[in-house]
Amino acid sequence: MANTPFHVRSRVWIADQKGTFLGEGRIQLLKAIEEKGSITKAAHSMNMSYLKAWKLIESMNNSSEMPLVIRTSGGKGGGGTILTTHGEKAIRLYQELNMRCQEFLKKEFEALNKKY
Amino acid sequence: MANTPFHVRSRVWIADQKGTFLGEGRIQLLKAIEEKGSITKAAHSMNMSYLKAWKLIESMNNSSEMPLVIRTSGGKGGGGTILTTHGEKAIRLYQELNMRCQEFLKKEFEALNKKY
DNA sequence: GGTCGTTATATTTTAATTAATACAACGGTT
DNA sequence: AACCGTTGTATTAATTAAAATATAACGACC
Repeated sequence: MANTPFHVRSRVWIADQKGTFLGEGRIQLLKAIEEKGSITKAAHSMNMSYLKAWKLIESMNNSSEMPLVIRTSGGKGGGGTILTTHGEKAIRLYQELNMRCQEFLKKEFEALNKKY
Repeated sequence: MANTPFHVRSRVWIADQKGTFLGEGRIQLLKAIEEKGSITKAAHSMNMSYLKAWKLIESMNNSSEMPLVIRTSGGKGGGGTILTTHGEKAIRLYQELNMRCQEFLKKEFEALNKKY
């Protein structure tokens, strides 16, 4: 069974009792916000509706003691939202965990293919 | 950051170019078929429509050189479907891979929590 | 050849999700 | 106080997914 046309894929997410806290889509959104400086622009850049992005952020901030982003409406340029250091750390930790998981699965899957 | 209310969750699946071949739902379906001896009963036992179950099985058998199940319609008792040895092996291998992934992630997540 | 419970398939109906639209609130800046 | 682009929120429309329904085909068995 060595050399199959198959590959292994995975999704990992962090959750609490209420549901998911951080997942691949949420991390991607956080990174877009970090880059663009606003929810509106971030959502648009990744073809997501503002409403969906807003709900995701609301959920994340509610699940965390310290907010991941801070939002301001009104003011210079109309407002915007920026990541907290806590938000930046969340991105790094998730991505490291996710990358390690993918590497682990790749090795395990190749080992299975050789074995059988 | 040690002791958070969070935990890590994951889904792993095997895919080819056409899409997913084996995932958690498909494995659960295979196991139900193994137990019940028919698609109809298996689907019903897991609150899945016969149509959805049939499509999943069709997809799996199409992605695999050797079929995972063999189906017979008509005959004694109306027919039924049973797993091939290849299908039985697929269940075992997926579940082992999935279990190892979950153990790995649990350890990694705990390590992250201690570290930060 | 009639019966059985299953597989196979198409069609319709319903539910759920997502997208689109509209507009109020905000508050520094000019 | 008017302006700006954003956040916040509600409502409606559109799309997609899922479920329900119906029916034909199958073939060993009696």
